[in-house]
Amino acid sequence: MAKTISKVAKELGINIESIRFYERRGLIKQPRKPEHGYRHYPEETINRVRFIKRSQELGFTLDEIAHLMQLNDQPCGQVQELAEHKLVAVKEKIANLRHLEHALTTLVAQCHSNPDNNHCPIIDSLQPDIADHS
Amino acid sequence: MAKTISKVAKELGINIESIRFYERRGLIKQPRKPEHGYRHYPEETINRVRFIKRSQELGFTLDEIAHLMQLNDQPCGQVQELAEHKLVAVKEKIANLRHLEHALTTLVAQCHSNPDNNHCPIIDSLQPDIADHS
DNA sequence: GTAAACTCCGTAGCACAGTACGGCGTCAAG
DNA sequence: CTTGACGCCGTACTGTGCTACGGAGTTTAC
Repeated sequence: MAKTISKVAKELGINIESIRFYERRGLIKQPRKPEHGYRHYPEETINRVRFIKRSQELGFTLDEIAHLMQLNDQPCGQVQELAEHKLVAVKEKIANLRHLEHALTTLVAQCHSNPDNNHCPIIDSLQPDIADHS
Repeated sequence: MAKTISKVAKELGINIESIRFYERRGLIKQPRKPEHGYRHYPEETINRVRFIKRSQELGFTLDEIAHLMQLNDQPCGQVQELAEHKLVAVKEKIANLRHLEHALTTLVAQCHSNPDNNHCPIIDSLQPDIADHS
């Protein structure tokens, strides 16, 4: 049942070194191994790595993830706060990107009907005072 | 009119060293200065830094930003293609972030309506074996 | 005209998240 | 029992984006 490090890495589509890195960071515990031998990973640890990877996709840093994992079986408060913080940041990013999307779309349109063939106003389009993001 | 480096840094709320760093990276050109003297920044350069900072907030790397800024001085034909390329990337970024936003919103909502005050559902949600609602 | 503040430059260091290396130990198939 | 793949460990390096340092030179205010 217990897998070697390369099996785990392959299964999760990550690098062997990343797993060792997480061990060093204390994100997963190094599986005990008979004095001089190979690591053998139980499913539990593999799931922990999955948790890490999933959390990273949600924009959490490794420090935050360590924190999250410590909060297991704790009341919601702190976890919720972290998640809400992330949510606000994500919403802001989306809003900003929408503006850029609009600016780029405009730019492309302008390019189509541009009389001045030697200048494209991308910088102007993205100037904070011009691309009014109320 | 032209400001010294610390004036610019203060105005933009960034570190002096960042400005020098952008110069070294070729993102802004170092203003000519009389042989042995101080930099004096015209508004144009300050706007360029603003552009950099804004673009960074939108998730562009400095390399990408350098690329974006190069578009400004190119004939429209080439700009169009590159801008469209960026537009696709931006749309993708937005889509990814929307996905993330949804996931985080769900998590936070679960927390709000959590009857069990001693255990947070966010943690469970991040466990792949439990959250397999794909 | 001198003292304080500011700026110059090159170089070094930091934080994050890995990734690579290399010499040696272990394991499993034939 | 040997051989070759696999795994061990510590350490070093990568890339991105700054940030800090220190010993100069330059400006400015009094």
